[in-house]
Amino acid sequence: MQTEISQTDKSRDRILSSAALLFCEHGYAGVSMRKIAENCEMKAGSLYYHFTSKDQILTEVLNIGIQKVHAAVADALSDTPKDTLAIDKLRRAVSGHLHALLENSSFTSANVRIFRQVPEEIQLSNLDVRRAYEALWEKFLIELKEAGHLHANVDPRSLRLMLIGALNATLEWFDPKLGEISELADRYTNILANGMLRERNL
Amino acid sequence: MQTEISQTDKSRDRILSSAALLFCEHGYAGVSMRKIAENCEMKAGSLYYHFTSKDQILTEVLNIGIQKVHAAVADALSDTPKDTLAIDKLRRAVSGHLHALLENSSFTSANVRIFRQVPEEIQLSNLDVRRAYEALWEKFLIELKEAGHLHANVDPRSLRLMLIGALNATLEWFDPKLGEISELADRYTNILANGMLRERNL
DNA sequence: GTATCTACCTAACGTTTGTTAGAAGTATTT
DNA sequence: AAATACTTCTAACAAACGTTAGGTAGATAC
Repeated sequence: MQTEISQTDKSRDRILSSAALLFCEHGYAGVSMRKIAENCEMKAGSLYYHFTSKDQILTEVLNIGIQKVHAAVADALSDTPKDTLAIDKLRRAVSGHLHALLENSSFTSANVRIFRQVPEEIQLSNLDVRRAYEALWEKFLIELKEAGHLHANVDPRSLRLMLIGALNATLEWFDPKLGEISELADRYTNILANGMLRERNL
Repeated sequence: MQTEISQTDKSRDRILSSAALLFCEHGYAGVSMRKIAENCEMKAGSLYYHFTSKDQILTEVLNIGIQKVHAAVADALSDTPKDTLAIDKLRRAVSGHLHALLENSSFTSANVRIFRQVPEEIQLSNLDVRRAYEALWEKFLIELKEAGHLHANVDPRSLRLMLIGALNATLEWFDPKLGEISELADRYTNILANGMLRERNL
């Protein structure tokens, strides 16, 4: 059993977590190396023992953010019985994404908040993991489509953009004191699956 | 007829527009007074003839952002015939919001992008206009509900948050070169109204 | 017990930051 | 033509920025 975690690794993690939280709250340019250091009870210069630059911290935060939500959704979709209802598969995926976004760590929320305002070269370095995550959803939605579960005029790509966008936007207002994530996931799944209007207009 | 626009007003507008665009692209802290000035072919010091501080520019940008989208949606909803279908009213509101967000000016998109990462006191100064805009949607959705157009288990507040969130999130990926805003509005309206799944699960 | 390695600190560097005071140029008014 | 307002400029300020070099304390190795 190898549960030993070196001091270096602990410090690295602490720095990345602090950076993620602060980036999420104040934006990339709004957070200084000194503030990140202060948040882990260090001095600014010490950060450079673990990272070569602020940009490197940013890059790692962004990548971890997508990896976490990817893993959460992949897990949620992997162990579903063959005969699971389409809406229940959807609920699992939605729930996985929302938990990764709104719970525990700030990596995913930092990514959602700051990705578009970060230097373009750094956006590019995050593209691979992003595309992999998008592909996961795309595959799921295309399977639904081919199994005949989607409306004919709904195209998977547009749906995916709308769906993930709607989920990510919860970050702007969700407050754990005012409701459970699982209830939120249920409400979203319900509207996404059945729509809001009683009459159908197709 | 009073179409005279003073030099001061022209400069003020130019500064605010530049600031909105830059804030949207790089975040609040990522934009310096010198960059704003450069964008309107001025020097940084000159900005202080029109504004007392960077915070004041920010505050005005945020307020204008909400006011523009509010006006767009209010307009879209105001001149609808009495017998308009629920889905068509929805389409008008959605279309109004998306046009204000994705077209022409950057005020609304700047607000969506940076609101949560600006100092709390400035968020507070934007609360009144935000609440007014939220109330506009809330009123619209409650009317739909009371007229029996919404599913029984859909509550207007949650729906409003999801709906506006989904619309705002288009900002992260929409590209006018790859599609019209009106088509986007149609697709979103369709899914929001009818849902994505063919079978109903209520 | 000396030497090496690890993880952090101190102190400084050049640059950029928001902001200000006062000069300078341009319109407008008298 | 002189005087008054209006708008922008220049030049500087103290503070904060990312980053670097070199030092220090404690653990580990020989």
